[in-house]
Amino acid sequence: MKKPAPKKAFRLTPQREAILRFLEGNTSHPSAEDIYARLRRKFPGMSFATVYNTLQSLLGRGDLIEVRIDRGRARFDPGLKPHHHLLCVRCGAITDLPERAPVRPAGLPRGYRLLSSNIEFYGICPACGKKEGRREELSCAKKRKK
Amino acid sequence: MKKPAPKKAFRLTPQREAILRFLEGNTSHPSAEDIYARLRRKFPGMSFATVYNTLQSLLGRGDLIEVRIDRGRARFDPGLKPHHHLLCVRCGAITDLPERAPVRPAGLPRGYRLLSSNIEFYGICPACGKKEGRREELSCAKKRKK
DNA sequence: ATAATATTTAGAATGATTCCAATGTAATAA
DNA sequence: TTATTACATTGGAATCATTCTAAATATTAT
Repeated sequence: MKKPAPKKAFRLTPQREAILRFLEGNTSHPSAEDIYARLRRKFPGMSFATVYNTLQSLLGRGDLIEVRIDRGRARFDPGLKPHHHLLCVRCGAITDLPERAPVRPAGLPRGYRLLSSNIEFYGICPACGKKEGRREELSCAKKRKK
Repeated sequence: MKKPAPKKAFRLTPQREAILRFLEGNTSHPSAEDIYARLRRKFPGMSFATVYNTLQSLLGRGDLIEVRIDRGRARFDPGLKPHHHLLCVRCGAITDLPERAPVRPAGLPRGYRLLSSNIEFYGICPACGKKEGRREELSCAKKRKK
């Protein structure tokens, strides 16, 4: 019934290995550009496309999670155990938060198949809270690193 | 201590009024383009920039919530009461889900000021589940309307 | 070695969003 | 009323992340 699964190979090239190593245990939630900037030290001729290609492969293999909490750019997270994310709307730092319990939605429509979920928290980290006064403005997160 | 707040006016122009009316009670979570496409019926000469400008203003006033669950494009939601979102990764439909209870993160770091939170659920809606067989692939959501 | 398959690369293309400079318009001051 | 100011609108250019493409390489199977 199902096709025999085209099973395409995944070759662990030097570039990919370096990306994997950089990501392994990394809790900084780097963006594609972060990864590229770091990797080009070792592979000066590396293409941005390679980073994206590799990230796509890793996502497909489930080795990686794409975190979309930061507006505009995707961030990547080695997919260990399920957890949530906390974004500082000032400096953009992302902190992992433990998952209290598997999240189940109330009022899931009949027949809807649930695949995954995640909780995003927004706030101001201690460092940023100290720097600025004590203002509000929850609206935008325009500032971005660089 | 605080500056007297520059207080800038918000003028309810015909365009803005139309946008507001379109959004009012709208649970379809339209994108900027959806709004533009709809509004140009009434205002053929309307600029895309006006839509974005208005959305920004409304966001700043808290009249609107920006939903980022759909990769690539922002979706907008008149900010009624807090609720969660459920995205069909096939057709892109977004369903509102009631908030069971105010969400509090476990393990919030000391000194971190929490501003807001939201839960995103991903799944396959009944209609899409019926169409296709019963495959898995949770990875990507490439298909987009249009 | 040869063919088949997968990967890398540079750069072009895409698409959403933002920016900008010129113009229009409403509200207010003189 | 007229001038002044502040806010809006518009079209198009600019930006930025991401995807795509075509050509060059590398790897694996035959």
